[in-house]
Amino acid sequence: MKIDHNDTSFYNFLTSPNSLFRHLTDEELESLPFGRAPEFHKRGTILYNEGSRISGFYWIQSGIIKIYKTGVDGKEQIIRFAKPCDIIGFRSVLSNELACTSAKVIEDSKNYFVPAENLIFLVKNNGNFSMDIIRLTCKELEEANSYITDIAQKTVRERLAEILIHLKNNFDLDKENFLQINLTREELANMVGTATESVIRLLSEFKHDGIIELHGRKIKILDIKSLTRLASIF
Amino acid sequence: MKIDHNDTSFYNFLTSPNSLFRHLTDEELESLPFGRAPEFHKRGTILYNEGSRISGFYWIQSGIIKIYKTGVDGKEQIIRFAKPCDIIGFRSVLSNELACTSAKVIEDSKNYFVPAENLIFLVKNNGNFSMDIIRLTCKELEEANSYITDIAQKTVRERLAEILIHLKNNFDLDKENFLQINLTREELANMVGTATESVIRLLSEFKHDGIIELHGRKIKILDIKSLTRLASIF
DNA sequence: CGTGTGATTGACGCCTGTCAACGTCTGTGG
DNA sequence: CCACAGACGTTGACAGGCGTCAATCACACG
Repeated sequence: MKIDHNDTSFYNFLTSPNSLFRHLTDEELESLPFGRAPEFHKRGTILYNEGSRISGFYWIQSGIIKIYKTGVDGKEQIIRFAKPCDIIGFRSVLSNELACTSAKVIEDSKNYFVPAENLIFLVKNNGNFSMDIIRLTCKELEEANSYITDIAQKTVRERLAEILIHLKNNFDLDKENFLQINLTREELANMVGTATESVIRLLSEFKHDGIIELHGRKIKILDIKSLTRLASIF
Repeated sequence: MKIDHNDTSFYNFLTSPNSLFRHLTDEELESLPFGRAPEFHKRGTILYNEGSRISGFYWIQSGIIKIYKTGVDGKEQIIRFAKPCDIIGFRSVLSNELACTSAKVIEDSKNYFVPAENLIFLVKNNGNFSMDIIRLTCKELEEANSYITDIAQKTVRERLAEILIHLKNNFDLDKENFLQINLTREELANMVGTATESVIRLLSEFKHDGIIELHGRKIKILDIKSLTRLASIF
C-alpha cells in the first residue's frame, strides 16, 4: 500500500509546489490511497448526487467532471468543471452536510476516492495543509461571487463570450486549436444560465462575425480580442 | 489587555457553542484584541474597498455591514449583509490577496479589528478552530452556489420574493413586525440583480396583493405563504 | 427656500424565453 | 442493410418580462 517513491513522476507530481498535497509528510501521504490503482469512471457516470451523503472526496487524475445544481423544474445549473488535480466533494465532507451539488463524468476519468476521516485528520493536524484547503475554498468563493455579479448584471451575449474565454483559459486545446472539452449546446446554456436556443443563435452570430469557428461541438476561438470586448471584461 | 472574565456576558458570548471562537483556549482568546473597547463606525463608513489590501479581519459586535462587488458601469452587486457575530474580510487575509469585495456600514456598528497574523496563527495551530473556519467558508460557498442557480433561472419577481424571505429569516423585526434592516430601493435592486424601477413596481404589486406592508423603507411581511409560493421555493 | 437624494409612475422597445417544426446524426434491432 | 427511435441541433415566429429614459413627486437638510 506504499507509494512507490521510485515512480518519480507520480510522487513528484503529488508533492510539487502547486499540488494540494505539497505540505504533507511522507507518512501522511502514505495514509492516503494513492498507492493503489485509481478508479475508472466512464462518461455519463454520476459520482454523487445533490442531497446524498458522501463519505469522502475525489481527487481527479484524468478526465473532466461536471459539477452542477438542480434548480426549478429540474433545470441544471453548471457550477464548474473539475479537471485533473482538482478535488471534488470535499466541502460536504468538511461541513458534514449532504452534497449540495451533483457530479457527473463528462470525459472518461481516473480518480482516487479519499475517505472523509483522512481529510479531517489532515486538516486538524497539519496547519499548512489546512491553510491550503482554506485558500482553495476562498478562491472558489471569490469566483462564485464574481459569477453572481456577472450573471446579475451582464447580458446573455456577454456571459456566453465570457464563458468561452474561461473555457479557453482552463482547458487544453487540440492540435488544431479547438477546445478539447466537449459540451452540448444545452450544457453551454446551463453554464451561461439561458435557453439552449439562445446559445445556438449567439454562437451562429459569433461564427458569422468571424470570432469563432464551429465543427459540431468543437469550438475554436479565432478572435480573442473581439470576444473579450463582447464580454465587457476590463 | 486581558479579557475580564468577570464580564460574564461578553466572555460567555465569545465562548458559546455557536461562536467562531468557541474552540480557543483562554490564552488564545487573550491574544485577540477583545479586551479593548471596540471600534465604532458610523453609517456610511467604508471599512475596506475592493482591490485594497487588508491587514486583518473585522468581528462585528453590533450593526450591519453591506458586502458588495462593483460590476460593469460601477453598478454594485450586493453579496451579503454581515450582522453581529459575523466576521468579514477574513478571506482576503487567508488567501493573502487583495479584497474582492467592498464593505460599507449601513447601520452604525461596533466592531473589533483582528490583525492577520493572529488569524493565521490560530488556523495553523488550532485544528478545531481551523475546521470551524473551513465550515464557515464552505457554508458561504454553498449559499453562493445556490444564489447563482436562482439568479440564473428565476425571474425577478421570484428573486425579490426570495430576498424578502431571506431578510425576514436573517434580521430582527421591530415591535410592529417590520424588518429592522433599512434598505433603499436601489439596494434591494442591487441584491436581486435588477433595476430600481422593477423593484418599486414589484413591491407595489406585492403590497396591492396584501402580501407585504410598506412604510417608507420599512417592510412588513403579511403573507409569508404567498410569498414563498411566489418565490418558487420547494 | 433652494438643493439633492430617493421614490414613483408612465411610455417604449429590445432582449430573450417559449413553442413548434424540422433537420441531422447515431445507435439499435429486426 | 434498412427502418426507426431518440437525442441533439437549428431556425422561425411570437409574446412578454424587464431595462432604460424621462418626468414628477416626496422629503430631508443646510
